[in-house]
Amino acid sequence: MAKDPLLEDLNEPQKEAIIHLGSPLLVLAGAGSGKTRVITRKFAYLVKKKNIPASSIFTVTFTNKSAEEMKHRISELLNCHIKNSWIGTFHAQCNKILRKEIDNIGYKNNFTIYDDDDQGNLIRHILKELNIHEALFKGIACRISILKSSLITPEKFLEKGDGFGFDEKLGRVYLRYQDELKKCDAVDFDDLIGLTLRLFEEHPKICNKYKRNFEHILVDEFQDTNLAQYKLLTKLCAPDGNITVVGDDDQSIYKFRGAEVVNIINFQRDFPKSRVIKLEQNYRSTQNILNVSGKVIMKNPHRNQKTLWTNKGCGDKVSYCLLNTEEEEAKFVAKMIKDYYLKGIYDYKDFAVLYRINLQARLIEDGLRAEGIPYTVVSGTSFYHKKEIKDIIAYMKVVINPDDNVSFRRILNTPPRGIGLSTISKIEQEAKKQSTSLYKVIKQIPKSNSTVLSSAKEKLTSFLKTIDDLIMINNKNTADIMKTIIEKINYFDQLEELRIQNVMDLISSLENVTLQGFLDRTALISSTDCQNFDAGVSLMTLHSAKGLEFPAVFLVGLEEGILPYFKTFNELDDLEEERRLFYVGMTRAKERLFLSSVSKRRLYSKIQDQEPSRFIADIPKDCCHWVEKVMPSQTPIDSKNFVPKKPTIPFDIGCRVKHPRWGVGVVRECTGFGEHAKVTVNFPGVGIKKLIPNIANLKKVTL
DNA sequence: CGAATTGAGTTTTTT
DNA sequence: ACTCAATTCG
Repeated sequence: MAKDPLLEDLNEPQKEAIIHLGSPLLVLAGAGSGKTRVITRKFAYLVKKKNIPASSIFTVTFTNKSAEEMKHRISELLNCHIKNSWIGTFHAQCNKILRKEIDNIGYKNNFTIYDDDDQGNLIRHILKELNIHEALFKGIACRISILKSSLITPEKFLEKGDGFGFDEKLGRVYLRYQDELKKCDAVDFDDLIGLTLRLFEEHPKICNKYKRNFEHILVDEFQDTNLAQYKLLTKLCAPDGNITVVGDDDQSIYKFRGAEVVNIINFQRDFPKSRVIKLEQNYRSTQNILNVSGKVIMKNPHRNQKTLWTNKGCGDKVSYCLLNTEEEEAKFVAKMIKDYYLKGIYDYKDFAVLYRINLQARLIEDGLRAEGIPYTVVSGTSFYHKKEIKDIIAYMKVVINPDDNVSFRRILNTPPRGIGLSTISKIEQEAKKQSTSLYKVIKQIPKSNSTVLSSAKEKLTSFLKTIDDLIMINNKNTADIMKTIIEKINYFDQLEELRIQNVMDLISSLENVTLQGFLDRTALISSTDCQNFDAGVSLMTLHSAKGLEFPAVFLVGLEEGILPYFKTFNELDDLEEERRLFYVGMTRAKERLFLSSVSKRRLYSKIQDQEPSRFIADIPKDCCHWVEKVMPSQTPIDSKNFVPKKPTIPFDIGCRVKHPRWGVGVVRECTGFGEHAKVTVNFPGVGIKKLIPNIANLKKVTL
């Protein structure tokens, strides 16, 4: 045991976590304390020393990428390729189970996965039908997702329903939405988890099959699991079973997606025999970086106390820089990077620039380009979100599942083939009447006395023939199917060169995958997954940076309104999450950390005065190199008329306001702040109005 | 039916 | 500022 290579260069608590067996285990692992390492080593240890087959270990990672990395590392440790492994995200694992078993709960095994784009389209379609203001679709999609991940069905929600206003509508949409999904044999991300859970609950035999197979469960990033995912774990593992969860409450940054830090507390309740191990030695960062980030996170009231330490030296001081404009900030970042590069201290790939929101990337890009520095943006809109790609994918989805109405709607008149609005709406109506899919309605048209014009009938039949032909050839390999689709619909005929190139790239990425496998992969993949971090400076959001590390890190735009983001000002919980986001960003740095804010920023096409983030005040200055020297600016601030704007939202969402003309209404949404603030208010009987509070003379109504 | 124009909404974070 | 959808016109 003493000289086991699997337990080499590990500290005591890490070793304990790895060899612990026979009861549940909760590992509270601070940032950079080697938690992923614990999981990979434990996996290898179980296989090598305890003779557990790799296929009997259920391992959950947060992203597909970390799953791939983990497989790779485990293969190295075991010196052989692991096959049939269950290493993946919750969503990927559930998909794997459902593809085999979902027919037991009344779906077809060739079900379609709807990504949030598809989900949005469906919800908008429903809103249109129910005559609900369509712009609300985002908020509704978000609420539905949270309801689902908290295991509240539409029925339950309606039952509980305080049945007024927004919630009543939400309930109706939710019910319809679930209904439509079922009709289309489609599932959304939350269904992947929820339906697996339902499968296990309604079919204990199937559940037991999996439960028996999984001798051990390993969960990474446990702090970001939601209720449904947690419940799933309890289904797969006995209360005294072999489950190891690893997490850090300070790094929980997905509450908006339904993640429940409470799961860490619940774990100790639901697995009463569990042992807790803390990992507090940090292997990543210098002492100065730990001091600064530690002081900041300490201000959060609700957290497990832990103190990270390192035996690395103090290192360079953390630097904070207040600049005039965002252009200066970008220039500053680029200059610093170039400087370190030219001195030979770092390579370009050693740097990361992190920001709160994607649109900050543009400026930084400009700055880096001006200095000729290579970079890659871990982009918000990925390759798979491009129209031309989504179009082709929609065709492939219909080939596999013609009842998928969302994809069907998308391709019906794409590329334009003379099927117009009036025709489409007749088909829609008919489909609704018969409660069936668009595809099936069109199929009946030749036989039925449908009111569709005869010219349109011809076009529809010819379209249907195209689709049916494609369905017939479905046994060819995936690239061939795609080529045939493109040919049959003359897709390239009027497509720009660049878009054609994108589709060609897609085709060449298709070797050795089944059509179903390809569609699953594209649905579940994320932007970080296919990113190569060796191609220069990495630019990404704080969320994407989770789990990564870089020798030198820039955190930009540390201003009120950006971090913390202004939509989070109202909720105290959200503010804590913003702080954690800041913490996650800082703890990505191994050796050098640069923080910056600016005092003027162009936001929403208006120039705004910015104040430094409130979190900056919590930084101990003795670990810092503090620069507020503010370079001379072309547009000096007029100090007499300079009044810092308090970035506050005039009204809370949900509060009641009185308007002189429309009476009392409920606030739906607030955007912007200061004099640019706008509120959306729903006045019963009048409708939804967008107002500028200063002008509209709104008064808060207190009940 | 389709092209062109207007207009409105959107810019948090993501499996 | 920019994109995408609805509306209007030919």
